[in-house]
Amino acid sequence: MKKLEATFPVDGQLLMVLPRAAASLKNPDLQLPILRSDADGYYLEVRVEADPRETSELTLIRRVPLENLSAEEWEDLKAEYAKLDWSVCAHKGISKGLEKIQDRKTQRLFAALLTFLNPRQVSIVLYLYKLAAQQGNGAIVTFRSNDLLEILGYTRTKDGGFASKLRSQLNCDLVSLHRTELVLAQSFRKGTQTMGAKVMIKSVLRIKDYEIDHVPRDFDLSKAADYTYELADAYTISLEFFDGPARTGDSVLFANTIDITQKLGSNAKSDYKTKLLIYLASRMKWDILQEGQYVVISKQYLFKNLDLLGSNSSRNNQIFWRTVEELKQEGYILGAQELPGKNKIVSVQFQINSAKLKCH
DNA sequence: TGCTTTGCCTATGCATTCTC
DNA sequence: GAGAATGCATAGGCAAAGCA
Repeated sequence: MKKLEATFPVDGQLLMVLPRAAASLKNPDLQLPILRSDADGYYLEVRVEADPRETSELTLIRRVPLENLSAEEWEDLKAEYAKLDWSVCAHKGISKGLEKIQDRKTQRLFAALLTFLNPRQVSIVLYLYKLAAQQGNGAIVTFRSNDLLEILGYTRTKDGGFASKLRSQLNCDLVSLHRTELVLAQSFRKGTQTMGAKVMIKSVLRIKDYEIDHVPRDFDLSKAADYTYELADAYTISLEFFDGPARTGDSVLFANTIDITQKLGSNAKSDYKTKLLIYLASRMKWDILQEGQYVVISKQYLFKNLDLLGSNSSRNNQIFWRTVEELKQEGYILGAQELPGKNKIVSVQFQINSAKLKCH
């Protein structure tokens, strides 16, 4: 008998697209970022190509609309873009690849697009869904910045605040989640059911309002994200993927005990635990659970979606099983084992603990 | 003999502290 | 607040060692 835990719902459609939307530069399905102009304006975008052998590997574009750009600025941006060597970004790191760009706004713009929905941002999104359930205002969520930084496990400075770098990072994350649009180029299918409209353009969240404590400061959200180290003290956002008033129940329930603390001294992209948790939740929406608790995923797709794309397969395996163990420790999965398949294609069968992770 | 694992080593990318 | 310096955990390439 499984005991019921307190849970909160995360939108099912969002979870279905999340691993795809988060594809990194190393992901073989990711095309190089391009600058594109059309009748509606200018965009910086990357395209993630579908993998025809697996329905969950859908086509998707993530893009940042470039607002209020003069023709001259557009030309400057194109010139900066031409100087970029993407292989440096892929092999030596994004910050290394972008260090030649002088303009901070351009640098942050490219970095935001390339690191979009990294595990830290995903953790923030999960936390906001948890708050949405607590606050009961539908998709609208209000929170204080310092509370969020605390929940993320960062240490406070002597005066009780947080370092400017961290504050800046949080504002950049929030603005990135706000202005990066996801374009689903086609409807996607779950079983025989067609999900979503023909073309859907949505951000993960939209910032509706923000507050500055005490002294009225001149705070500009975009300027802060593009140039400075500022962060507003409180935000009101709306979750754009939200199982609306009709409550169709298209969601996955996550345990309230979810841990989103960031590991000290480690970097966000090596947070495999969050990546695996989200990928499992995503595949629970795409596939039908066998016997109500098993999900079977080929190792190839697991490794791709965990960004385990290094050339040392033994090392990749090591990291993968270590991560499985972490999720087991936290109780999201009860077990996992390899299943040999046809033509050397190995799959892993996960036994999901429905007390902590459950399709609704 | 060919594949996998392990050790060594360097680089990356964060958080934190320090300085202005 | 801004930015440089520092420290830490980890990734990941390379090659030797282990294994069937």
